[in-house]
Amino acid sequence: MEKGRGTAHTLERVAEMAGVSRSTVSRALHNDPHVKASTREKVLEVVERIGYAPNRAAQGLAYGRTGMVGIVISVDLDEVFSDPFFAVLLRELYGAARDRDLVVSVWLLGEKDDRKTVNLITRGTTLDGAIVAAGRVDDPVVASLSTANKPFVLLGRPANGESQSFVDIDNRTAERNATSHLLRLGRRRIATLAGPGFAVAAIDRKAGYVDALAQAGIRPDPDLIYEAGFSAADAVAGTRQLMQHNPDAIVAANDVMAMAALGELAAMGVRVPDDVAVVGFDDLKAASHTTPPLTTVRQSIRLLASEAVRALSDLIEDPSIPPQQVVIPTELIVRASCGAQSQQGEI
Amino acid sequence: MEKGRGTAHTLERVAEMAGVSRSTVSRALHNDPHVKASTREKVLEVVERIGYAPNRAAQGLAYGRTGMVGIVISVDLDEVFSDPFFAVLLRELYGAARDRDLVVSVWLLGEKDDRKTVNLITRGTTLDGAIVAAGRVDDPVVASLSTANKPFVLLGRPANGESQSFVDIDNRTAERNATSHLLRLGRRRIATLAGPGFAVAAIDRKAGYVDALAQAGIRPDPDLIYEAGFSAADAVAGTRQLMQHNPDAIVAANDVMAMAALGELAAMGVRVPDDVAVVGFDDLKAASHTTPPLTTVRQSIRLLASEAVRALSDLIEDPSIPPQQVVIPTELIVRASCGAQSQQGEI
DNA sequence: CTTCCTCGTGGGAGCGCTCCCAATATAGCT
DNA sequence: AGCTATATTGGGAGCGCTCCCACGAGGAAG
Repeated sequence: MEKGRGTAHTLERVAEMAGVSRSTVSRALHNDPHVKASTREKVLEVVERIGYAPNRAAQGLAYGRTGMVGIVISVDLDEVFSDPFFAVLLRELYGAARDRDLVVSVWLLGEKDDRKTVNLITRGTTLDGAIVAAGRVDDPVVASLSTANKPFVLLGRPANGESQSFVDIDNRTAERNATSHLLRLGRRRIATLAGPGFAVAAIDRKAGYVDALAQAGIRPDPDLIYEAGFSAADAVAGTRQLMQHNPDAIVAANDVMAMAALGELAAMGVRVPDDVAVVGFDDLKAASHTTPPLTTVRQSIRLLASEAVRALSDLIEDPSIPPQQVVIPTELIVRASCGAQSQQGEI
Repeated sequence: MEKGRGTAHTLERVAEMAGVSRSTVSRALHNDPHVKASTREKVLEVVERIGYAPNRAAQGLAYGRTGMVGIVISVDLDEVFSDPFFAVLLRELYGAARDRDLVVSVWLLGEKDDRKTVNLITRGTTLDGAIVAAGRVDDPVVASLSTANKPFVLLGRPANGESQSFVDIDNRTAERNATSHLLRLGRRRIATLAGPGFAVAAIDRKAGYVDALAQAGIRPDPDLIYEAGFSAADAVAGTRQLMQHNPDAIVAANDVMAMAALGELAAMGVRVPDDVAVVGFDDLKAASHTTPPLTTVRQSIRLLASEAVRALSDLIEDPSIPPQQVVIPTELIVRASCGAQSQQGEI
């Protein structure tokens, strides 16, 4: 096993070429005000000319930071790759991180038994911190992170998260509003495609749905609640089953499911919104192009991402600050699928 | 900016606790045969007990390697997240890397202007090497990697890649076989949904299609060639356009497009395979559940991934070896959509 | 009972960087 | 000019690890 040292430039070499010391080069590169302008220019010129880039490993060793944060996605890969939500999320996280000059790498933990990688993330010195999206309440990565003293921010509140940092959207209120909206439109037998019982987001959304019913004096009917995965296939199966109990509306836990339900209802000859109203959650781009256009809850994934990155970098900056907990409001986007007259809220 | 040093354990601490020297601990951890079995056990016991994990930065500094490889996906994020191919690819790459004890991180370069990240990948000391999937013939990351002296392996042959390492499937032969199969079944007006002209895979597949026609003495008809993106939407538009020229078969550049074509043909009332035969490419899981089941080209993504990882680690091990160039054969999976009687090849 | 090996082990050096303190240069005052 | 305050700069130490050389303890061989 040959040693893998390259022939990259070093600080020392730059210093020599610029006729100054190591320290001065370092200072010049870090915009230290204690460097004379002319010296800084001289140094930067050399750096530019020879294409010097600092050795990350050495920086990390000396400084104790790497400038790199991880985005850890501990969700079944099929789900990650079938729900456009994740694409948007990742894109926004990238953008937000770049705005703060952080380099991000993605760690997909869909597979079981990835202890080594988990260890690297939680204990190693590869990452300064991480933003973690976990699909399950009992995610082992989250457990592992809370014992390691490494800054991290959860996407979505933890099941029992008194003391962890997270950024979440107000799922419960959002789904309550969506359901109330349907009630206000006169729907009474409102069913839900609730998503998996092990996902906090699904649990919260279902709770919001139940809240709204309770507020209207309606007792939730177990026949009108279909709890399974978050996928289109689950939605199709769920729609078939729910339709046996004559609902007049379906509240889906996300847009992927709502769109699948729309498709299945069409195939069954059920008219939307005349026979059954449908509302989704996420306001994916595709939601405005369905037939009929989908009424759904819009969450600002951009805000979610930027808040997560902000919280994480604050935490990295000063690990002693209290856990950051941010809840982002949502907005009900009313389109045709709920049967409301108005079309306001459309882009 | 406070210094971010954690309180993680060090080699020295482990050594002290085990009553041996730093070197011995290091040796024990690296399975150096020069360590007495009893000593090794003692060391490993301590390591296990206190949860010691080596400091990657220090290892990287001292050894010149990080043990971390990157998977760089320089493809439009929408495409990455809409074609299941990438999900399978990523999963297989993860598996193959784990088999070799490499830690992988994913670098999504869908966004423009990510120079800093590119620089980090190509010049920094964060990664020992990278496996790169580039969507375009003229991808800037590929250019940047070839000037940096860092080991990397391309997924898919480069446009002009005499001297770069790559692992590819034999797209041209595969599509030739698929097209020939249709010719053998008596189809004569074979159209193609060719994928984008800037993607090498699409170019090669189209070349294979043309090869087969030429072999049968048929001159390619521009009206029967639709060149656009790789997406379902492109396929729908393409199918509509191609159908105006009365094809009796459609060869799609991937399964996502083939499936979209199937849907659009059904919507148009065109019978498959009676009126128009359809073949895809990739053999996604979904391909066997379409109506009718899709005849398609199966490529072993697993083999692709494991060969890529193997080539990369060989290259990291010894950068002086010649470029690794692997071409993986494919297999035509005959199902109902091509109109062949036989159903062999089915799983 | 020496001498030579082998096995197992210890510790120095150094990877490239950042921090810190000391040293020098420069400027500002009286 | 003489002296202090401030602006710049230099270089040592050390981050945690791997490599390499050297050293002590047993055996085998003479």
